[in-house]
Amino acid sequence: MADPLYRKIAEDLQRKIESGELEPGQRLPNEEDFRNEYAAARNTVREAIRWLTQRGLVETRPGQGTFVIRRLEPIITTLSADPETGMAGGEGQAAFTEIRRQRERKRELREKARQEREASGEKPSEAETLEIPEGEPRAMPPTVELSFAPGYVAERLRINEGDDVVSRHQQFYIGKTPWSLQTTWYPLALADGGATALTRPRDIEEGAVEYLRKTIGLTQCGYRVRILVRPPNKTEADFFKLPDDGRVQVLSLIRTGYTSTPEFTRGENSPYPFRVTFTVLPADRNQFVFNSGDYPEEIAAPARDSEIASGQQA
Amino acid sequence: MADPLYRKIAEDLQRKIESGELEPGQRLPNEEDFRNEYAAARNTVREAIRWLTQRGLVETRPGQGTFVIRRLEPIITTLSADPETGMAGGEGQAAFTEIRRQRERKRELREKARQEREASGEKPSEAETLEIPEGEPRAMPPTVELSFAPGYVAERLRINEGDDVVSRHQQFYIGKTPWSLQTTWYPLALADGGATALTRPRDIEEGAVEYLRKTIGLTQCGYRVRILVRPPNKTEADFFKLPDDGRVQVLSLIRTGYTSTPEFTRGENSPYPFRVTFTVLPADRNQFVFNSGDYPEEIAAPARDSEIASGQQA
DNA sequence: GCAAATTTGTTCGTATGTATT
DNA sequence: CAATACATACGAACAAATTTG
Repeated sequence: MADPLYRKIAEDLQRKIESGELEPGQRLPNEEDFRNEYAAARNTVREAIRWLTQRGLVETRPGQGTFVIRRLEPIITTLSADPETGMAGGEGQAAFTEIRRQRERKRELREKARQEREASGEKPSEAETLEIPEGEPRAMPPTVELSFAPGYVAERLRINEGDDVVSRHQQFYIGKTPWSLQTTWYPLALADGGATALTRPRDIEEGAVEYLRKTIGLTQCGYRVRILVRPPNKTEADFFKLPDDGRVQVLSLIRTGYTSTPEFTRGENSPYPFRVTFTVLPADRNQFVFNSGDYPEEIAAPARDSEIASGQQA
Repeated sequence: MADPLYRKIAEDLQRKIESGELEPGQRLPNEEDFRNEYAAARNTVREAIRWLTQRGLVETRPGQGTFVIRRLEPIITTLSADPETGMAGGEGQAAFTEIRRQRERKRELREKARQEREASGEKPSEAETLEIPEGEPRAMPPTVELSFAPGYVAERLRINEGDDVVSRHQQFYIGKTPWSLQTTWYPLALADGGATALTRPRDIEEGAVEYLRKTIGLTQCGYRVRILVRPPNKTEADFFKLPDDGRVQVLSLIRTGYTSTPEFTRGENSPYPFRVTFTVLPADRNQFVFNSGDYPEEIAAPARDSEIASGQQA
């Protein structure tokens, strides 16, 4: 036990949290109580709480106290294209339908788990303590901006930095909970060439890909998605109401759409990019799925981190 | 300016880091220097440094000092199946070939950027400061364990908790840098049915999927991948040498393989799961890509977080 | 290889500020 | 407005890790 005092305190509390002795949402004793319980200075107690905060086990609220984190039920987005619509998850209204179905199913599972548990007299399972956000998924109206392509957009659209582009930005919510931020960039030439709805701040009901096919005959021949994790910027931290301590990162999706329609490949070899979408979601409550070949409809229950973790040993 | 003092200090340093005034790898003044520079107590300076640490901008090393973080060149794993081999990224030796190619290309790009920069006399670009780990990708020999299915495995293999399973665990490195941990679980029945290599602690050269097809006629009809982000457990933090402050999370991949070969669907409707793989990688140096349809061979340069971030505004 | 110097890490005590009930 | 609880800030001392001489 060469562990410093604050770590001993933290690990003691961690044990209590993970064993369920302290339940999600429950208030911990205040700093003065801990000072007595562990015979430590207040600063040392605060170090311990900070260590737990950093690992996402507790959160502190000024004037209220320290609380065991209530984890959020993850929202699962399917990234592979739906064979029927050709639309991938996160695109258009299809995503909303999927989320509604997920939430309904999870509420059922949770209720079932609760009943079984009460019958057997055990303590609540983890699945039961996950918080399901209230409300329906919805999209704010898009905002549209005509501007010049920044480097990271130009590179992906294979145009020159500073070329005319149109960007469509949209915010998504689940009830009152912010869910995702999304910005899609198109060369302005597409709008000039007849796809004028790209520059209107209104939803494109049939989806932009279908709209481009219909109006200017541009068909998407494929797409590529890049997935990465990074710290949120200030805009994102504000929008998602992420804690100030930088503990929650964001998942960033970069989706590039390609076409092989000759008019849009600039004489180069196709496939050529015609749009790029940046989507950002908080990493603590979103998961992705993608499928290949034949697979069952049903998706397994939410991955339980702690258990998987323990199976990770050599 | 209602900002507390430690935040003012932190934001001042953040500005210096992001402007390039303080370069990656550079040592910052020590705490005593900052104490004088900002007329603050040592603890207040330490709060500022802690704030920067949490956001991944600096790291502290006892006895040495505080340093601007050198970010790692991300390793990109393609998750969609290779149309030729049917193997998806992270599976078998194919992943290594891809990584070698990536690294070669990035070294070239970096060298090119450096020459252009020196010609123009500007300051180093971000791409140039990213650290490329030394050495070749390699796999440690697998370890094999015969055990009973834990709940989270049983659920995904649609067997009963406690049923006999074989788990194959493997560690991957790039040079001396730990890259990923992976555990794959199969029902032991597959090995009993003739696929005996599953229980041997040796690489299956042709890949397990091909091996199962060859030996017992089990074909994979599809698969599903789940992607999530979570804090590392102790095993993972040790293996990846992640900082003790919990700042770096891990990407967790859960890949379930399905078969429709009648002997292996237990009389139920196919597709039926026959294996599940858990892969864990540090989230600060790994990215995923997947493709659909026709897409260009070439992958765009690594996503530059900070720039994308600024494009995220409404 | 060891001792000294340097630098961050841990712990204590105390006072005051700010958010919430 | 008062009470409660966490947040910020100061000062001080000793411990542990690392580098330097």
